[in-house]
Amino acid sequence: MAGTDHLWFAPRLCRQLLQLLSLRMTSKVGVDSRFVEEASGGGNIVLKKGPWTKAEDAILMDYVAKHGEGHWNAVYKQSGLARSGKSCRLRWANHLRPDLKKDPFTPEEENSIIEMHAKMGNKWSRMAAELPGRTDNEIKNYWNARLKKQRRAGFSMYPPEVCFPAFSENKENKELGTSSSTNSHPDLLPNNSFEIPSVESKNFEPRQQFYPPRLLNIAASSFLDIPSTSILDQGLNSSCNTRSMLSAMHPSKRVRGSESWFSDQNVDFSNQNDGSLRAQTLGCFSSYTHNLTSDHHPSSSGKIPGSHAAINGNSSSLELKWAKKLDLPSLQTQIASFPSLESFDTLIQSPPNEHTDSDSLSPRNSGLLDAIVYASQTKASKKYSHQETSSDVVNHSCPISPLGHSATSSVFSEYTPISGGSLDEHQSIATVLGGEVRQEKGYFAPTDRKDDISNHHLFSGTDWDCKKMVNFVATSSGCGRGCSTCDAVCTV
DNA sequence: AAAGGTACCAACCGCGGTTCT
DNA sequence: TAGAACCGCGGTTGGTACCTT
Repeated sequence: MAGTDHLWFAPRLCRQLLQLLSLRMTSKVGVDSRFVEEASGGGNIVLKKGPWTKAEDAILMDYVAKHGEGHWNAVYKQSGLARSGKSCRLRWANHLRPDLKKDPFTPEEENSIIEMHAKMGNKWSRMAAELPGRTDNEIKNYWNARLKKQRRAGFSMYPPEVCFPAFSENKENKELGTSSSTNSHPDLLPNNSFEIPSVESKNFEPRQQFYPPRLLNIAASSFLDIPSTSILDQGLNSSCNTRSMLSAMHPSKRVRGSESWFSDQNVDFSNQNDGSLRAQTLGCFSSYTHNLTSDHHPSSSGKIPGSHAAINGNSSSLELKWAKKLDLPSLQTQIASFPSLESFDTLIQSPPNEHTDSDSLSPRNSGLLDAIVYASQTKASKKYSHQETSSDVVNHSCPISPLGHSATSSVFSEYTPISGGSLDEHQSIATVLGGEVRQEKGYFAPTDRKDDISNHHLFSGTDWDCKKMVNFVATSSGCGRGCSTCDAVCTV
């Protein structure tokens, strides 16, 4: 350190230098907003804000070398560096720390971030702890950039390897009567994944927009023991919300404010104070809702205290609280609308629905559903009429997959319980809709979204199996070749 | 070539938790 | 025990470089 020791003799010199700099800057721009006065002890200290100079960096580095990290508020006193302690800490942590990696994220790191985000949410510091040499700010910026990109493209934030296994797992779990929380991806859910108590609803709100069921699988299993003040209240409870559901169902229209899709359709649910009925009407986890309302439902016994706020016919819980930040492309909106945690709770924890009356709640038996579907089709076709004809519609993504969304399949594949609906249910829906089942893009990225809908036929930018699969519906007809990633079967 | 848009990054701000006095 | 100080975290903003039209 002898080479840098010389810097340490000169706090006064540095102070003078900074004062000079300060004078220069203020003389140029008058009262420089980058300098703030902070009352500290005896007098006011002019603390600089804004970009750091090399000289400041050197001062700070030397300070840390001499005094170690911490005591950031003492930096000014010790070194004369006119920066707040906060600023110093930030600068050190994000830029000056010697162990920082300066190069871009490696693919491994990116994958790691995605998985960790799925697991932790916006816990940047925790992610940073898992990625040596990376800072929380760096990860946060990376994620936000990614989020922005994905949003713009209308894709899910999470790739299939993070998302797809959910259903098969859930199926298996269902059959085994086990909770997926116990066996879903131990690598993603170390420590049984119950170490996410701090996931806050406010943080989850935007995130959930991008959570396909695989994530929900993770999330649900992760959140099972989260107090009701967590995401459950704000986001997941709302997944059956009419607004989100319907914006999902019909991508061309984003519902905002008090604007009601139903009112638009002259369907008035204002007096619908029964959450289950509403869910039924929407074909949204109806059987789950049923289960949830039943006394013997295993998960209604309070494993998730407060997480079933929507159960008791409290329609307010179905309000789309998390839509307030929903500034998504319409295609994303459907990704945003995902099953409630109750649903996942049920999905995960409850044995197959044995209630025969589940059929009565199933989407295909809902008369209103047809109206909704019709409206959805109408609206969707309006939007896409310039892009493709209805006969041209191809189910281009895995219908069971959360990532293959259609106005209807996003409801019936993503929201239909595996236990209750499964493939039969899908097939029925597909039948009901004839050839009008539209698949929206999920995570898969067309090479260029500006291209027309023909891009729907191929997923590019990924190497996932589904990209090669053109015609998929949840039916056993066709060639029967199955997607190796999901349960979809080729119909060609 | 210029203007507008976008992506990326650095830094700041507000808040909450912890520690100190 | 209460208030102050400190520290860390997450969200947001602003600046700059690059890209597109």
